[in-house]
Amino acid sequence: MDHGRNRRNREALLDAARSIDHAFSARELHQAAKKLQPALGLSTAYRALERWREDDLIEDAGTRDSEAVYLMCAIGEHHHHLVCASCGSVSTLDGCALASVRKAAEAVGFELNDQALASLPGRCAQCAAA
Amino acid sequence: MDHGRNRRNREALLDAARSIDHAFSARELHQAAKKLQPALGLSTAYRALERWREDDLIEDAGTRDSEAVYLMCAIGEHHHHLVCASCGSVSTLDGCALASVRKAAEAVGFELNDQALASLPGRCAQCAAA
DNA sequence: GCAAAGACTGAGAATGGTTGTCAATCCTGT
DNA sequence: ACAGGATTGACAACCATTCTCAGTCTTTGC
Repeated sequence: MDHGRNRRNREALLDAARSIDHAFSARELHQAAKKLQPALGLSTAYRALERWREDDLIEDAGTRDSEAVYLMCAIGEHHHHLVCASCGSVSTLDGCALASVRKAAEAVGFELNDQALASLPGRCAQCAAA
Repeated sequence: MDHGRNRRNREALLDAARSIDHAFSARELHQAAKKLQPALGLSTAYRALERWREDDLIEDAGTRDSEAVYLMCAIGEHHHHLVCASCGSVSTLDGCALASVRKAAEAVGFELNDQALASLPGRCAQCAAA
């Protein structure tokens, strides 16, 4: 079984990550998870992100205001996200948008970093207008 | 006219940036330029990068060992680079490899950050083998 | 020429996100 | 209940980058 603080912490972090609908930083995740588990420390949030990254549960979504941001996506198939650098909002692109690039790269023996390119940076319509 | 230390510093930094054939960090640029102008300070290297970035003389090439790296490319036409995360070596892709992505993004009102996507991260053949 | 005004520089301090350390706490198997 | 091991939160340490500032250089007005 798996009771007690550890499990509650892990659940709080997972629930927080899943409930945030935009790209989030370690600090944001920590603050959101703290609402469920007030004693939860920042280190634990960083450690969760580290583990999730190893297990490919989250993807690196670049940086916003000099903070690294991540996003958790439930879709299993290979696809890409458009991440707004201002507000962090996420749009999903169906299918692999980089197939042609990957092909061109392979032609010179270069293997693209899929993890780094899962999220593509830019600016959403709303932030571009403002 | 434009004599004296200022000009010599600027030239040393430009010469250094142009002579480096791979993606370089602020520290690398500083060390290379110091061989031409030993008194040159690290702050000045950072300031040069800042100005070059504003003037689009360099492009952001991601990070390597938790240092931001840049590359200076003389080609005027729009194109992309493949940057090895291990050794920093650069391969050039002719033409715009992201046209289809840009189109898909525009369909949802999202404008891609061209500057950030000018360099695509990955691993070169040599480093992948090692 | 010369001096004052202003821009630039180098050294070092400050910043801040991230990582490391460590004693205390928790969980599991016995 | 207890021992061994893993996890945790608080805090220190790290380090790339930015900020600050007094000293220096460059230019401009005369």
